[in-house]
Amino acid sequence: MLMTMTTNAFELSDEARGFLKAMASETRQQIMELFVGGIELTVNEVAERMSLAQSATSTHLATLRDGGVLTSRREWKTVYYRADSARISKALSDLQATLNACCPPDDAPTAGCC
Amino acid sequence: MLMTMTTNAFELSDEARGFLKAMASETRQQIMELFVGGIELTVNEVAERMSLAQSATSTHLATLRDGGVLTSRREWKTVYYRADSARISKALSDLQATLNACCPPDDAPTAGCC
DNA sequence: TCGTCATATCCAGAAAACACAATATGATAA
DNA sequence: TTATCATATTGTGTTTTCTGGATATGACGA
Repeated sequence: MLMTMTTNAFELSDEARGFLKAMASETRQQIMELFVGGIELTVNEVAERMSLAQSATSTHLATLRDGGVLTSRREWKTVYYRADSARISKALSDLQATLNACCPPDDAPTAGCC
Repeated sequence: MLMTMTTNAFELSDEARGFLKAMASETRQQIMELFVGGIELTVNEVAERMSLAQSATSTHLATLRDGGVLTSRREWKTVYYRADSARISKALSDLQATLNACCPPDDAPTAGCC
């Protein structure tokens, strides 16, 4: 019987790492605040609301998309970005699972981890 | 009746921001891997295992402590660091709560957020 | 084909993060 | 007081990230 092997050490999933990297920047955190309610925004809309250059905005949005925080949809000339709820949830539960398994809250039972 | 007021916009808690900032660095992610199982480590132990200078290590550990990921205890000359489970949990649930409230998974009901 | 619109990419310069060596701090023992 | 040990801080050079201007791409309309 073959099992998917995880290393014996605490190790973050790629989703979690990508999420952390994407959300590390304060600017990108603020950008995420614009996507409240699952609304869609174009690059130019984000640029305007953030008072950021179009190029910088495009880069940040791409970083957030690469990190699994945003997803995009192209319609004619314009690209609509929105929060990628599913991948966000995945990254967060990965983070929580890893950290809870290896550095459990005082009352939680220590899993057979590591 | 006075209620604790939150801004009407999606906004990360300070705990969540600190956590994200602290965990953004790949080096610091690796450092966290050393604290598996709630063990305590000194600055020099971390420096040696990470092949990092003592000064750099001290700075990283301070960053992690400031971000609420580690906590420290001084005993005589040496400082022992360990994962701060409680604050990690707090940061993660804040993150999850905020993101789930504002960018809920497709099937989840939209909370009266924002 | 040509012009435009929205976005992406390229290219500097500016700002921030990182790492190491050296020095400072703070507590203890001699 | 002086010496020592573990850690913190400072200084400096290096690397990475951020930003805006300019340019490229790609899709449409005239």
